[in-house]
Amino acid sequence: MNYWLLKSEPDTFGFTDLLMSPRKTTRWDGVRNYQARNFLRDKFRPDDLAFFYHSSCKTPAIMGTIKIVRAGYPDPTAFDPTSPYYDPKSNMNEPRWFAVDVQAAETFATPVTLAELKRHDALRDMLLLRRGNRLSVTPVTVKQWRYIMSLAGH
DNA sequence: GCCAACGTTGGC
DNA sequence: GCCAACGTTGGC
Repeated sequence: MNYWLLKSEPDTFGFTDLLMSPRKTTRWDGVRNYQARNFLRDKFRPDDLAFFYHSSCKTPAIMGTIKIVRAGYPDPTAFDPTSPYYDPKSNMNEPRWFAVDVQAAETFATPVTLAELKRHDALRDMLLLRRGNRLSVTPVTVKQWRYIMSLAGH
């Protein structure tokens, strides 16, 4: 069982959007970074858990948790010429990009802000906090997971 | 295979 | 809006 952190811009697709989706489930697609792709394709498993993080917004924060409900599969948006994520170099036989399906698990009563995360020495090694990190899909250790859950009141 | 130029990310 | 950091592209 693995733990992850997934970034999304709330202006594009926020945690509330996920909560309002059918069965609180959505396809996590449009990832166009090879390192992130490798995680989605090779490491994501059903029942893995992830933090849902709001980036590029007024108060960057972890809003809650989500559950992986479908392991990595070829990202359909890469095959769709009308999609902003279309990639003509990807095809069905040799898919270049991958998606997973996620379902909202828990909504934090109080989001755990980036500023709060930075305050804790126990989290200093988090990939999210590493200087210049831009990866939208990052692994989280079980220790980090439990620590942040306790910050969220658990 | 190097690396400059470019586009993007994302906190502030 | 700024800008540092990063990934990708493409010429050589």
